[in-house]
Amino acid sequence: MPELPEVEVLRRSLERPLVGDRFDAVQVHFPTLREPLCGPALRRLQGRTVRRLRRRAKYLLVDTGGERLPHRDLADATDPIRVAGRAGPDVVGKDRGAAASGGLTLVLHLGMSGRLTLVAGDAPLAAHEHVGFDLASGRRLRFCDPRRFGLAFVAPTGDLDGDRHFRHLGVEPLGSDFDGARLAALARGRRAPAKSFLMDAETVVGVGNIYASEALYRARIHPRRSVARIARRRFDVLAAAVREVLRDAIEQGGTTLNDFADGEGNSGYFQVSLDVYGREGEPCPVRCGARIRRIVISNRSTYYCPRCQR
DNA sequence: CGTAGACCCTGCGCGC
DNA sequence: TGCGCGCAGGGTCTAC
Repeated sequence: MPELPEVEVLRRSLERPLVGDRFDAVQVHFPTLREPLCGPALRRLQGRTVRRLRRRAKYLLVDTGGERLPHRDLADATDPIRVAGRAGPDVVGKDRGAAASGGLTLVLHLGMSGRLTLVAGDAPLAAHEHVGFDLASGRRLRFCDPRRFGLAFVAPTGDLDGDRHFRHLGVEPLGSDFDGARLAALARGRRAPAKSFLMDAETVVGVGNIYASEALYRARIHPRRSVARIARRRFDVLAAAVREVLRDAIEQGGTTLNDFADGEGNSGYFQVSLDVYGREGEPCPVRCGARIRRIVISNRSTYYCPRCQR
């Protein structure tokens, strides 16, 4: 279901309703996800207030803080530093205290079929509802995932970059440090097909099976072309195409092929703007009119125009 | 080392 | 109507 645009749309839709609300109770119903849900860890969120929603790659991050006993907790966190006699500049102690006491982040990944929706607190348990987060406002944040490729865990806010799920992630395509030069540098020494290269999360994050095909179509690059044989200037075109297609998709609420919906249940409508994905046999829409072809790369369906894309 | 493929799991639509 | 098959937007692990 979700690539970067869908997760971003979800983040935006949930930010206003969630920030300032508080986790009351966390109900784990079916712990069977890609990694088993850890009830005790998730229940550490209870009593915490949502501060901010962020996104990293295809992960949605719910930052919380403000426990009910902040003074005691802060003291607990900072005392060992003083006792150890290693208290450096004041700011270091404060940062450590904040990371250890205030900052807990709920990390969510929707896998292929995950859905995160805000429902009434007394809404009946849904099929495949793995975990429900009861909120002080009386609502419930419901996480369903039939295929169980998703993920939900809690980590200290300050340590996220070092977490094993994040450590090897590549560059954010919508960030300021993503451009053709960066992409070309990442391609050096590699021979993978352009599509595999784009979908490798250790290279660029957030580009999944739909948007890889779409970006390559816009950049007129054949999905099987080895990145070793892409001219330097074409990486500028490719980087721009990746950014554009992701931005366009976000603007249109993401792609709803089957069941994607934002936090309030709204479908996206970028699927009508897809140029090639899922359009085998249809004419090349914006250029030559040749029939769109479907091939398989690394076990994933790949769509392209055999005439325009080289 | 980088790359290709299998695998994890359930649900859906299709053709027979 | 019912069944088997292929396919589905994710990441990870293994073998080459």
